[in-house]
Amino acid sequence: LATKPRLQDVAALAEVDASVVSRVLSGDRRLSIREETRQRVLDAVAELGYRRNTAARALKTARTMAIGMIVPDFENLNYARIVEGAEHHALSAGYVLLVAGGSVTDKLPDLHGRVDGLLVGMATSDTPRRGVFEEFPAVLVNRRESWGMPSVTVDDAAGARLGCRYLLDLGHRRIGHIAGPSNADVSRRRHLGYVEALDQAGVERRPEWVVEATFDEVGGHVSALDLLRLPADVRPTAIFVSNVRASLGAMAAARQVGLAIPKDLSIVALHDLSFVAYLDPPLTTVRMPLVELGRRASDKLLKVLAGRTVDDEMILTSPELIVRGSTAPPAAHG
Amino acid sequence: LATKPRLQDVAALAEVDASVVSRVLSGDRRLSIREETRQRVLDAVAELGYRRNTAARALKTARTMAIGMIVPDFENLNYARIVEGAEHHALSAGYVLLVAGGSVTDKLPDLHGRVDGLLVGMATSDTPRRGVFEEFPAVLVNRRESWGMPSVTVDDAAGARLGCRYLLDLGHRRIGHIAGPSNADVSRRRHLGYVEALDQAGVERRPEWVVEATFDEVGGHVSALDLLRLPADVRPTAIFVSNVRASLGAMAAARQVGLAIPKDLSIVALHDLSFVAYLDPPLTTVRMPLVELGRRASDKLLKVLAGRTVDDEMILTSPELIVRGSTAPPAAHG
DNA sequence: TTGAAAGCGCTAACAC
DNA sequence: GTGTTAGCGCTTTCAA
Repeated sequence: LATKPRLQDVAALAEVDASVVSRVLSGDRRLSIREETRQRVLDAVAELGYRRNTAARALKTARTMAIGMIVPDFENLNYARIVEGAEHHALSAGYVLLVAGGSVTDKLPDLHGRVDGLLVGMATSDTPRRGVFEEFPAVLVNRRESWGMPSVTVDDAAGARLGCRYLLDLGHRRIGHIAGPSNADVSRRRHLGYVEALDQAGVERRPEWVVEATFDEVGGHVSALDLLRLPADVRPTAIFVSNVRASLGAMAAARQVGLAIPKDLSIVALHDLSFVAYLDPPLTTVRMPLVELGRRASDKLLKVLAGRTVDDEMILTSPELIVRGSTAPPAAHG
Repeated sequence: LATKPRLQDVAALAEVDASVVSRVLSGDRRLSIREETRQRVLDAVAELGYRRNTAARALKTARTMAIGMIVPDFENLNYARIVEGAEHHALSAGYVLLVAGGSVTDKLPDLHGRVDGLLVGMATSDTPRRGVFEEFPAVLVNRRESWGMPSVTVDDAAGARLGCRYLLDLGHRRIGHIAGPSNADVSRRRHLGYVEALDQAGVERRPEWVVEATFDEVGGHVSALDLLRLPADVRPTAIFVSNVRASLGAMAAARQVGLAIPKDLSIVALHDLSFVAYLDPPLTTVRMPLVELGRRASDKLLKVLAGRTVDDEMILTSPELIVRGSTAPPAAHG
């Protein structure tokens, strides 16, 4: 097979100038081109199987028409849905979404000249390496910080309130909270939702009912033990857990100290993953609008690239309570 | 701040020709450059914070120095480790790894001119859209097909043998297998390992002990029910499950029919994920060398890009049995 | 050991 | 409505 066709080849076949082909391919209908010519060009493109050279275009226009998304941890399933939303939106706007691993704090793969901007998901403990965000237009996803970068977040407080209110409605009056790391703003918002729900219901809060944990099974396990080893008369009858992985640890802790879920202890987790329906017991969760989070983040980044100024945004779509088997009214003697 | 520095600017500052700067930056030590000149150039680069323009380089050299990886499903945690290995290898070879979602069968995001080649992970049921692989040098990851594309796989049969032998060693004589979809070659290899282990031990096999399932919780659940509803005297006392998600379904099925794990039923799953240690009971698994799979796949792709011919490869690193709580000797009456 | 020069393939003024 | 032209920023012969 011959060499890859260039714009020039298409032009020759269609018997027009290369610039005409370029104009046709740009799709800009304001550029006046005779319909017959347009068709001839399109036919030539099809016949040759021509595709524009990305590098040449990028060099000329100084834009790549790609955006990048930094995912610090491919094991975090929540990113799957965020990426889904972002990718879909980017695609429909004519951009391609490229996902790169690696941490923003350290050796981020070099995306210079490969993407026009960055969607930044960060591990909670990260503080970005200086300079990373001066080099790219960027939007922070699911985190809000004062780094002068616009952000998109979901309504964590509403999610937490929803979960806690359900526990209150079930009759629980001693509700614990396994919070995320305190250096993550999502953790603070979830904690706030917990506080609001309990206060609005006029239900007692105690400092020892709130424990901090990493967002993983180990963290949930250790922190839950702290809660469950409290004397029986002050021990929480329900726990609102900051995420699913920590919930797995909490459930293990309950088994370890001989408490049955949901009879002796109810658990609600923030974020929903499909497999939790198959746990024993199936986990009650609050599902957050993560696909939309990705969509909005992509939208915001494209606005930034278009030179528009944008603000921080919180997605108002309501979290959704998914009741499964890990929740029940408190035991009668409670 | 001024405009972005170009090669020309560096050259001017270092008082050399642009071509000299290019040669210095290429890092090719065979190019003889006076050490003093080299240093002057490097200093100028540092002072200006110069970075080569990727698009211009790509246009000139016709290579992007990036490779892409297609991940059909970001929810499949096994890809996390494969990507980890591939990314690390690519980086150390001077390439960047870009991950793209989307299915190979349908509208793959357009990576033309963005990557030099593709690492292809595919959903098991996929048959790639015609043309996808004629357009890119590609390596198939964790799957081997006769599409004229080199592949890298792990030793699924060995993994299955390892898991099944452990069950045999525990004394099980009625061992079932929840196999993956039969259109996936990994499923066939795992099934083969199961067959080999049982045959080598001289243990009976029955057709009804092997059921096919999708690689998810639903599939595992449905198929396990088929197994567990066999009459008690022919019902398997142990099941080797083709993957972790299906195992969750199988565990739910056991609870549903009132069988205790591991007392009445042992379960071993292929592939290991960190959270399974927190299930009830913790799941016994066979851990496969997925990081190395990614590493080798990247290595193979770079060889292809370098014009070398490559073969299909199976990674020989031994799978690793991780014994947890889902396995025990069969009940005495077994 | 260094410099000069010729493009890579495309787009966007500008001219006609 | 279409053609002409001048680069985008870099690498790589080739010549000195």
